[in-house]
Amino acid sequence: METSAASTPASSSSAPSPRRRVSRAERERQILDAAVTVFSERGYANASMDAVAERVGVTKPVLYTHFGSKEGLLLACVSRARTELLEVTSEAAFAAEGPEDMLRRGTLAFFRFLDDRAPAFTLLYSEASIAAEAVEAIRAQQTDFIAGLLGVAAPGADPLQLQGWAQVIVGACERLAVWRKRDPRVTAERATEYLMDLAWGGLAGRTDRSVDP
Amino acid sequence: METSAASTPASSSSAPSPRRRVSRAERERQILDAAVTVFSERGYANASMDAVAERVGVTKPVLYTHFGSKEGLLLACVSRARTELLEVTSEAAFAAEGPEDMLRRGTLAFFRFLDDRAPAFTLLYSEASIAAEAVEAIRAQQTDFIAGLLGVAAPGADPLQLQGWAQVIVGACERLAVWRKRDPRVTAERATEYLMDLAWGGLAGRTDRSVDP
DNA sequence: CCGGCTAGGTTACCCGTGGTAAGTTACCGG
DNA sequence: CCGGTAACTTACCACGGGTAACCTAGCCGG
Repeated sequence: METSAASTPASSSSAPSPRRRVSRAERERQILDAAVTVFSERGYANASMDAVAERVGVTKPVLYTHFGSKEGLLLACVSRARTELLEVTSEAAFAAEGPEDMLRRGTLAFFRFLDDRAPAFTLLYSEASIAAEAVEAIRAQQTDFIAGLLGVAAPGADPLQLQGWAQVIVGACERLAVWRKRDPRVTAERATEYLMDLAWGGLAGRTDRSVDP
Repeated sequence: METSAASTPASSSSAPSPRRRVSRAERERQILDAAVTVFSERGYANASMDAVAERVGVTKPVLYTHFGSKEGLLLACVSRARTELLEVTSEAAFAAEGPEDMLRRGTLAFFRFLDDRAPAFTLLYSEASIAAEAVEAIRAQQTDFIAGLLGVAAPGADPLQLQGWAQVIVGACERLAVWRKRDPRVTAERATEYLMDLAWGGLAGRTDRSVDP
């Protein structure tokens, strides 16, 4: 185990990496990658800063000069994921034709993004805790974005109502995403359809009217 | 309520509570109450076992004889909330007439339950982390319950689809609940309506068709 | 080529907090 | 009144987050 840290800190050479120095930006990227992996594997609470440092191939104080604290490091991981998420979903939504297509494409892009970034996803939705506020900020970002789109599609609606609908969509997607991890039968496409069934079509037409009094 | 110790460990007398002994069941209840309060106030990670013990009016090892570990104590808190949640929501749903009423009543009961139990709620949805699995079990419980109801209302549907719809509803409710805490304008009734708008009625009829190509 | 300056890095340490072993005492049954 | 036991306390350990003090690779002017 632990043969080589991160990707390959000591590289392939026999020399045990005689203390190479690296630029600040590059080191930060390395640390973030290592942190996402370690935190998602062992869980934030059970992951030690030493473990992250070892994976990068440096010692603990280096992490602190870059990110200040363990929590700070977690927050930086979340922050990076956040930026990427908005990029992916907004790009998908703006390529759509009309509200229904927009909802479908955006949702599908969301599920596919989480497929690509499985470790970061685990970190976000299973081990948030301390970063609760930062994760909440991601949801707020997505909610505002969706509420804005809904506002264009339904100009007459009350702003609060638009926000409420956006909350429903964000919450539903988050839950569907977690569910997918437990049941491989649920593809990104299928999850998207389940969301569309309710959010777009509604249950009203899908229930057996004979049960309804 | 507040029988005695909880908020007043040293009681009222000048004597600093000369080591009173209490039955096992009673002590466990006291500890759970204190834990929910302390964990939700300071956050699980920042709350010390000593703080919980002090609030109860005992010393740390007592907590360990009852719950084994800090995580065990958190899990016990979650477990208690879980039982109560199913009681409340199933009671509401079974009092309903037809699917739509059932969805509405169940949802409303959920939001009102969280109003009653604000600290436990904070604990569940903002500071879970370690208890992620236990919180996930609550969601599974509610999802299964809702999928069962949907199965009765829509007998023709695919079981996986029913589960998917239930995930959408659970996720939407959870998110609406968190949102409500930040915006007092969103009453339990209003949040319920926003869910019904999408989950029952669907967006299809609510968008401006002129935007749709 | 060399001396020195600085940013990147390390060693060695502190202390708060989860967790426990061993001793102490309140209450109950006889 | 007197054991016995379950409830409780004191005193302690160890691990991990966080930091002060020191070190050195590597560039840069002379």
